[in-house]
This record gives sequence, structure tokens and C-alpha cells, in this order.
Amino acid sequence: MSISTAPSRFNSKLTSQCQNCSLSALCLPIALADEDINRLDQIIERKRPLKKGEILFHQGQAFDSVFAVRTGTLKTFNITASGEEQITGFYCPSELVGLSGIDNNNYPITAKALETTTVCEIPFSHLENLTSQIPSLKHQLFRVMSRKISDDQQMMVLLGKKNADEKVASFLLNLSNRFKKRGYSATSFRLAMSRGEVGNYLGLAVETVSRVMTRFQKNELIEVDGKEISIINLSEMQKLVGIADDCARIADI
Amino acid sequence: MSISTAPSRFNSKLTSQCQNCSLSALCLPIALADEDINRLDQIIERKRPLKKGEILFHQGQAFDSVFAVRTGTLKTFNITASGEEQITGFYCPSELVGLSGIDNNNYPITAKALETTTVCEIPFSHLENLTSQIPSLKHQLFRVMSRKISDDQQMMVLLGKKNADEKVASFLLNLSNRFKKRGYSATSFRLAMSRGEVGNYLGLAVETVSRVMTRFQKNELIEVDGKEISIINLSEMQKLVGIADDCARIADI
DNA sequence: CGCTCACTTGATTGTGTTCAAAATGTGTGG
DNA sequence: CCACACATTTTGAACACAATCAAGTGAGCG
Repeated sequence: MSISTAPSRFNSKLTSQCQNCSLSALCLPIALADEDINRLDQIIERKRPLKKGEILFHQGQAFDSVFAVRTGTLKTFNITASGEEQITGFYCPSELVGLSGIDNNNYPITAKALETTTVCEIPFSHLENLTSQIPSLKHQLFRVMSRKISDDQQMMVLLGKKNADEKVASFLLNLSNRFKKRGYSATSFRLAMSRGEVGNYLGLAVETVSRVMTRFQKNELIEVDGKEISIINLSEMQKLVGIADDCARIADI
Repeated sequence: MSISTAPSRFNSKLTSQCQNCSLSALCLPIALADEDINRLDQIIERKRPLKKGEILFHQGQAFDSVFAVRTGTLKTFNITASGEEQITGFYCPSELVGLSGIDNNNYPITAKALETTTVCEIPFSHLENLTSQIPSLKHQLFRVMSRKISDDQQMMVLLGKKNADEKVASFLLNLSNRFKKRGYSATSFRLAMSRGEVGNYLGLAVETVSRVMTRFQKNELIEVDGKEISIINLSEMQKLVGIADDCARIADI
């Protein structure tokens, strides 16, 4: 469970931090031979932590790397023609950000830290070269990108078809699943993002997010204390987002 | 401009249909040596045409292949828990469908023909093997998937932030761009999908789509004759969706 | 020719937005 | 540590946009 963040080890080329990283099974969920993990490890740069509000990369900036979040949280957003920000995703530890930059060789979105955040920088050209030597790495990369495509499509369903209650419930359950996957509580967690950011992401006004959460609390579905959320009635929440027994991923945003 | 669809050539393993295909520069926009194109060509199966309403693959079905549309149009959709269909995309010639199936080894969506449609089936395991021999093919595949991710994110912006007028205008301009890319008129084209399908895709009711189009026609932005659309005032339409000069892709859904 | 389905148009309703203001929380400098 | 400024969240009231309900029109097809 210990994640090395000591400054002395930034950019360390010592043997396999990846191997010791608690996130290794998730970030690129690779069944790699030790030797291969070492090779992967060598191309990865550990960056100094980003402080809250700091930017990892800018929309339009030349694409070099994808990044794996180690600790903290990022948001990605797009500045629209009218100048407002549209959040396209939140990224928790073990998740990969920047994949949308490959196509045009520049990032189409900005990535910003919501709190103190550390990331592993993975120079994409190195990663791509490495896939020639490690076929299973290539396959995992295809899988990660494919997964992102299906997730985004579920998000489109959410934005296009769901009402405010369903949107907020889906959002909370999605976070819950992501915490659970990393070994944290699925029912009690802290939101790294503001209500405004939640609303922006879900296509709702701040006020609506606040009202929905208050109502959920009144109906004893959740307990809210500022950014701390506890899901009290998980099964009722799941009903709300319309989980079909045979299609659990629908809830997974 | 001639695309061979004669039945006698289905599954033909003769030399390089890909090379002669008018879509070759788009489908996997590859600068491949002739020899490499032949290798790609050999793993591709030309399927018999799908009739309107026929299904290419089902949600939940085991994933084998991605498909390139050669002629016609497909829609992909997701059946939600409540049983309604949410359209996640329309696919025109040269576009690749099925990439979201890689992750879980099954398709998370259904693909259905909107009109008579021919596709090239590309068995993914073969394609993946081929990428080991042709690095530029691998890179193109990463690019295509990356592009899909950015496009979907633009779609999220549309669904989350735009009003009915902007949604419909973005949709029409997006189609316009896609026709243009393939050498067809950017201002005059036929919709393969019904108003209902447009609405479903854009998160709008049928009636709203119809009203917006009627209004656009009254304002002399477009001319509508059933499924035939002509964009009369392209620049005004672009203003409507909020194209920033420095960020043209924003309109590109 | 008659049936069905898709599309259009109108009237009404409702969900979520917007505007406004108060309450709560957070960070900073003295 | 407190006081102050500022941001975030909550709550209330009025409004607006798009959905829904309903009816009518038109096109395609057996």
C-alpha cells in the first residue's frame, strides 16, 4: 500500500518502481514478466507533485506523453468557443490521461490538478516502441483505449438520456466503483471536485447538483458532509440509475 | 471513385482490393508500402451487403473483428436498462466501427444498417498480429482510437452544454465535414437516419428536431426536402455552433 | 386503395436554469 | 489565533426551454 513519493526517487532509474507500485495491476493491467516490467519502468518518469490548480498539459500543447495518476485527482476540460470550460473527465489513481492527444500530436484538452497530485509520465514514443518488444503491452494499450471509448459512450448515454437524479446517482456510483477497485471503501469517500465541477461534468447547474444531493440525503440514500459522501442505501441508488442485472456496466458511467 | 461490390469478389484474395479502394486513404490512413497494403488486404474479408435494418453485431456478442464501412451507413446503439435504445454513433464509408469491443472481448453496443451497407471485416487478432510486422499500421490504429476518444469527448460537450439549435447545427455540420472529407458535397447531402434517430442521438425529442429544422429553413440557413439537406448559409451555421477561428475541431462534433 | 410509419405543427406541462440572497467554508495576513 | 475577504454551497422564487401530449399531414408499400 505504500507509494513512494520521496523526492529523492524522482526520475530514479533504479529497479522497478512499477513492480512495487500498489497500482501496477490497474494502471496498465499487465501480466508482464519481471523483465518486461523493468523495461516499462525504465521509460517512466516520476514527476514532482502538482499542487492544486496546477496544469499538467494544456489544450493545444504538443503531445509527448500519456500520464498515469499515482495519487490525487485530475480533471480534463475543453475550453469551448464561448470561453466556458467543459469538463470531460476526472482521473483517479491508476487511471491514464492524455490518450486523446495521439491522433493530432497535440492534446485536445487541458489537464489540471484538483488537489495535490503525483503522476507518472510515460513518453508515448517510448511506450509505442516498447510495444514492439512486448506484445502483451500492446494489447493492454489497445484494451485501455477501447475501454475509454466504451466508458465515454456510457457517458454519452448519461448526458443524453438521464435526468438530474439519475445523473448524480450515476456519478456517485461510478466514483464508488472506482474507489472500490483500488481497495478503498465503496460507500464512504471524499469528492475531490466542487459541486460546480460535478455540475459542469454532468451537464447540470450547480444549484441542481446541490438540490439533488440534499434530496438524496433527505431520502436517506446518502449522507453528505461537505465533500464527504457516504452511500447509505446502495441498492436503492443502483435502482435509481437503472441497473439491469445482466448489464452491470451501464451504471459504471 | 468506383468501389467494387460485385458479388463475385466477396472474400476474394486477389491482389489488393484495398489499394484500389477509394477509401484507402481514409479508412486506415496509412502510408504503407505496396507490399504492406497487400498484407493488410489479405486479412480483410468482404462481407455480403447488409440490408436496411440488418444487424452487423449485437450488444454482448463476442468480439472478433472491427469493421470498416465501405458503402451505406450504420448506427450503433446501446439498450439501456429501461429498454430504450440510445444511439451512440453513426458510421459513414471509411469509418471504423467496433473498437469498443476490444476491452472486454465483447461488443458493448449493437451495430445496425440504416440502409443497404457493405463493410470490410477486419479480424482483430489478425490486425493486431499484423501491427507487429508493420509499425506504421500500429501507429495508425492508435491514432484512429485516439481520434475516436477526442470525437466522443466533443460529443460529450455537445450533449452537456449545447441547446437544441446548437445540437442540430453541430450535427449537420459534422455530417457535412464527413461528406466533404470523402469528396462529396459539403452543402448538399441526404440523411440516412430518421428524425427520430437524430433526436435520439442528440438527446432531443423528435418534435424538437423537426421544429429546429423548420426554423433553420425559415431563417434560410438550410433547405430541407425530406431527408435531403442543403446548407445555404454555411458561415451562419458555423457561427451558431460557435466556431472559434483557432479551434475549428470544436464544430466537428 | 388503404394501411402504416415518419414527419410536422400546435398547446400544455414540467424539469432544470437563472437570478438573487443568505449561509457556510477556506485561506490569508496581521 | 483572529478578523477579514473571498469562494463555495445552499435555498428560494420566477422563468424558459424542451418534453410530452395530441392531432393532422404526407409518403411509401403491400
